[in-house]
Amino acid sequence: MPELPEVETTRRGIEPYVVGQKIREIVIRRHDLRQPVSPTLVTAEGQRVTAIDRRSKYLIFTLDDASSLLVHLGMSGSLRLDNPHEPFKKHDHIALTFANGKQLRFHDPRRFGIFLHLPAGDPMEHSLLQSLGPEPLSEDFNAKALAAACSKRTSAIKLVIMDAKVVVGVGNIYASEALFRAGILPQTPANKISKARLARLVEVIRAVLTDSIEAGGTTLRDFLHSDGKPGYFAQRLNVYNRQGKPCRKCGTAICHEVLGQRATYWCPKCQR
DNA sequence: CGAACCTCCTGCGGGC
DNA sequence: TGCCCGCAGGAGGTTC
Repeated sequence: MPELPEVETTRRGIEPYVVGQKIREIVIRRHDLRQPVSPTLVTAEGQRVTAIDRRSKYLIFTLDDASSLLVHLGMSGSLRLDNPHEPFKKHDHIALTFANGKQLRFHDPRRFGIFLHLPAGDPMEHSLLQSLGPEPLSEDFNAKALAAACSKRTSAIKLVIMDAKVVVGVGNIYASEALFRAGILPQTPANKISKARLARLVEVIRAVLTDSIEAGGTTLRDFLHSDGKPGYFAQRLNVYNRQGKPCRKCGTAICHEVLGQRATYWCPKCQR
């Protein structure tokens, strides 16, 4: 599932082939994503992409006419550069063909993704973006901010760090991984954790996301590296999906429980 | 306001 | 081997 590192990996992977390119043709094969694909999307034909930015797990393509494309990969989405002559695969829903002959395809089996064309203006004012919390890798996410968010929350710390109003981009995998690195039990009520431990949590959230971005994300097989090497962060996961397996640090069996309707993993010895 | 739960969808793994 | 069932999960929505 694409989390922030996979979205950033995607952004970096497509940027060199897409920025500066004019969109020659847009094909929409399905409109019924999580939100309907913007009917105006086809009017972006002829526009040049001037930038691709990321905010949370959204990708924002800025176009010549100041309109923009807002893309979310949902649970199962991916963006790949293909040869336009390749036949479409099942679940290839949208294709943008560029002047350089590359074709960007939005592929999303579960259709939890989003593909919108926003009119000219600041995309950050769109309702999906305007109430998002700080980026985890920015200065705005810090011990003070996390402590403030936790002080009035009795719910489990894992749910709090997955709350996009507190910090964006920490999905289910990295929430468990960060709490392992911080030595904090996922079930701990947020308001019971000392500021020092929350400061540590901020640092490990940054570290786990950075490490995963450097490893090329957890799920992405990259179009950029022609060797096809997955570059998997999955091999470095300490607890996620490792129920019953020995902790890489102490050997204790990793525990699993559904918390807030999400699979949660931890080491009962390393985390208190 | 927070907290708990629901919903969208398809692929896949487990059970038989 | 094949079929059925239920689960996974981002994030907005609903209800209390």
